[in-house]
Amino acid sequence: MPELPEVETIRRYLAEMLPGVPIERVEHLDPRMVKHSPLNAGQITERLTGAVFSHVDRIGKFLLLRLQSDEALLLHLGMSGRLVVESHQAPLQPHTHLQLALGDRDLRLADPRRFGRIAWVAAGEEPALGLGVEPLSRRFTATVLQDLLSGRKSAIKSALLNQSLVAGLGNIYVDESLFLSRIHPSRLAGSLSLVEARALARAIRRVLELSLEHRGTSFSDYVDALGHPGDNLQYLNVYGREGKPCRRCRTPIARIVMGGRSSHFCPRCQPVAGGVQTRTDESISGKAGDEGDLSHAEI
DNA sequence: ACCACATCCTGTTAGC
DNA sequence: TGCTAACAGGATGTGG
Repeated sequence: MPELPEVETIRRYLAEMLPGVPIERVEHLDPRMVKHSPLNAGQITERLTGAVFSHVDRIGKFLLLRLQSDEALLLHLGMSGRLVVESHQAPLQPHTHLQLALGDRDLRLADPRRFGRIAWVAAGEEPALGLGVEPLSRRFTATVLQDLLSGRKSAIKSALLNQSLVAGLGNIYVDESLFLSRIHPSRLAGSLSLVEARALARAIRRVLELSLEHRGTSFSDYVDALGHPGDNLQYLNVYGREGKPCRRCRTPIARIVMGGRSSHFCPRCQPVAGGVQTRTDESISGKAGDEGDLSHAEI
């Protein structure tokens, strides 16, 4: 499931190769993927044909493929979306919903679950996505985060998944960030102290930057724009590790379902009541191997 | 304004 | 072994 690091990894590649490249033909554009768009599939096809890419932006988990006409194609990969540049001769993946012919190569979007989205952005306009602060930007500070969370009655887990507060986090990185900052996922969002908000803000940055260094987490579907999986899976501390020993304290990782979404956490490192910290990460004798050291440095 | 829940969708897996 | 049902979740829409 592509979250900020995965989408940014794709963006960086596309930003290198797309500028100046013309779209010769729109081979395929599935109308079912066009959602909340001022233009429909046929109109988008018309506008895209012959257009030339200028640059590529990311907003939260959205990609903006800008055109020299100052228009843009907005893409979201949903859960299972793959956006890949490959040979025009390469066999089409099943569930390919967008195929742009760029000379000898194609830009292709395949998305089995069709949770993704294709939309048009008119010239001079910015898409109204209602997204919150970018967690890797300078604006994302402890006080900003605490302000965003203040007064909120929902669980911190739900609040961090809310894209209108912080843009780009998904289930994996929320769980990882809460683990690193030792905050229980069901804690009331508005109840975080400034100290906790600071730890959380740092954890979010760290988790995202670490994943970015590893070109994203390939848990099920994600591949980068060249079709390669990311390497970050092995560095996850809690997501997908239910029942496995916590890398910090060996307590089995727990999983609970909150609002239909699973939350992975360590019951000992992330106590509900927010217990007093009694040990530091430095005190942990790490040893190499699958169940060895913490994947992240100390908070 | 905020929140909880249903909806979309299909490949994979758990369970009978 | 083979089938069915549950499960996974990002964004959006609805009702409270």
